[in-house]
Amino acid sequence: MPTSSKARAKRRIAVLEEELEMIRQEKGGKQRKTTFYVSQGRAIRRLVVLYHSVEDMIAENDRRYEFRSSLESTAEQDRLQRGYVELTRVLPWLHERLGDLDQGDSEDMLRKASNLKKGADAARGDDTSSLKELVATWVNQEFRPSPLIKSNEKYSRGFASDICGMLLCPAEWDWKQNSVKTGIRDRTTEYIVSENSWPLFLYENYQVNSDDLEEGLLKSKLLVLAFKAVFTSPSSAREAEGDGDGADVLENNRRARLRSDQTKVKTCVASIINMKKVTPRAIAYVVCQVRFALSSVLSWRTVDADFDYEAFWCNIVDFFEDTPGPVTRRKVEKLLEWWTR
DNA sequence: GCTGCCCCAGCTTTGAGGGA
DNA sequence: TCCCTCAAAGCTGGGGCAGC
Repeated sequence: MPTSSKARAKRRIAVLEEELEMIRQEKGGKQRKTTFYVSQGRAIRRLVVLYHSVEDMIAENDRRYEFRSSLESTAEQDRLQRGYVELTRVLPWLHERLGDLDQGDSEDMLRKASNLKKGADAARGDDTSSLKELVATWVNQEFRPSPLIKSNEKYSRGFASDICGMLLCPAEWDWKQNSVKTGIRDRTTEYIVSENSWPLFLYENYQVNSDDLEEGLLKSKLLVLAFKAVFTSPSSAREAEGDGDGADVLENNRRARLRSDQTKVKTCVASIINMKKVTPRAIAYVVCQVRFALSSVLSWRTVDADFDYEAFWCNIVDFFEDTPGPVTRRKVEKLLEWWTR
């Protein structure tokens, strides 16, 4: 198919811009076979959306722009739009480049979106892999189960394991009761474990106040350790032992930035993806990763028996972002302060 | 030089689609 | 229904980089 000289020139400029970005990244170091868009994409699953695609968010933003006056939207569409806003915060260059697109650029943009997705999924896979081992270690240290959870396999996890079962059990049920334990394991209709219940591993000290299911929610040591492992480094999680809050989660980032114009310093994920504070979507990402690590499911998937991870991720995001009133809003803000303080 | 960490390349697994 | 092909997704070993 013939292409115009203008289109060819544009593509050439795009390629050169990409190469320039690469050179900026490398800063004279030995060349590494990575692309800018794959690298940028690594932040998407961690900070923006765990399951939806970049194209979905762009399409929702376009829809809102086109039908501004007669717009009605579902909760799903609102969540996508908030995702688009978050995406433009994480990848500030994206919105500008989308605005400059014309007909001839769409193929190029699709190729870039594909690379972003590649990076996004690769980062998710890396985190899944490292948390598989780390979560087993932390559970063994914290609860001393017998036999210990094996760090390199998952068959002994999930509801088959007493300790993983307890952590995965919906907080409103008492895992110690045999009827609950066997009901969940046999998947009887009274004990369906779905995304609509908060599992016990989300709670501070793994204890729940049955009169107030939001007390201590999303404050567990396991979550803080996992958050540190993902966004700073596994060793930072080991050093901190999960005490306190998420404060030092971002300390590495600050240190890295402080010296960014001087000597080269070791950077962490939070620094690489320019993460300045703990966000609801980052917490939701870590919650899903920990839930997956505690389960016996071998490879990443959306649905585990009756539990839908995508819906679970949406529930956590909505818990923070779609608050019904000012009182709930204040509660959520306090929780985020606890993470970021 | 050693260690820790990020992240990529390549291999393996999974699943969809089509033909016999 | 079974088998085959192919693409996508997932997993893992190791390269490269930075700190000590």
